[in-house]
Amino acid sequence: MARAATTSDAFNAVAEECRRDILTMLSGGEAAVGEIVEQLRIPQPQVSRHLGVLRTVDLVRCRTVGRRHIYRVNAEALRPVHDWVRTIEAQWNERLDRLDDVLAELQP
Amino acid sequence: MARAATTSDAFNAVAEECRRDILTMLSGGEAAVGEIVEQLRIPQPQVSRHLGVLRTVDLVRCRTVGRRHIYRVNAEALRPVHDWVRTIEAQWNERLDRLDDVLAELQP
DNA sequence: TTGACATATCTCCATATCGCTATATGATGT
DNA sequence: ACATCATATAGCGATATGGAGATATGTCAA
Repeated sequence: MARAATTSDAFNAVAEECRRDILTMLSGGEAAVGEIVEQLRIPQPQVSRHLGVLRTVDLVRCRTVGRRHIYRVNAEALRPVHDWVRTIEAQWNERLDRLDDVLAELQP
Repeated sequence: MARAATTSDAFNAVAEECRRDILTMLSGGEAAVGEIVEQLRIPQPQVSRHLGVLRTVDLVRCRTVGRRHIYRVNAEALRPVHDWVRTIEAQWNERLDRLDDVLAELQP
């Protein structure tokens, strides 16, 4: 087998820098494809495909106005990432705290 | 070009579920390779390779005791992920942040 | 030294990916 | 109907990947 599909979850979708840039931009407010193309200087077909990946994992949603497709972030879909990172950091800090305690006890 | 290397940054390293599982386990305390193999039921060569990737992006560090290699998490290396996610969510709305605060106060 | 244990490395293969370019779909206004 | 604008999709090539298994490196113990 190869690497997991970029569309398999938020972790994989977000591993690509272009897609993070798109999400970062969209987090400031919704935008049409052409605006993303212009601001991020990424060729239009690639923007569309990146948006397709992000749509598949529900990180962005789309609304059509005339011939323009307006995309917006759905940050709820980042929750698994958020939660996992938090779990790791929580455990890690806890161990550091315990280490602090140990060190404190060694200091009379 | 293909996808960015798994070793290029924490985002890519963490995109793989096996590696997240390893980090989650290690966040509970350091462990030798054999313990990871046994607990996660992943063949030893693959654990070693996953650990190699995590080492490359500094998400884990290693200490050798006799013939055992003891790995531990370096959660600092998760900071870019943490910060980026928070940036997105902060812009999205403050609901999650406030929820975090509430949860943090409930967790003494 | 020999043998057992612990971990790392190497090879093979199937596959999904990204960037690129050309083209298809779809909506608008005349 | 037509030309135009806005977005999506298809085909291609190069490449790194993860799983599997065999093997190499390295360490201890008798």
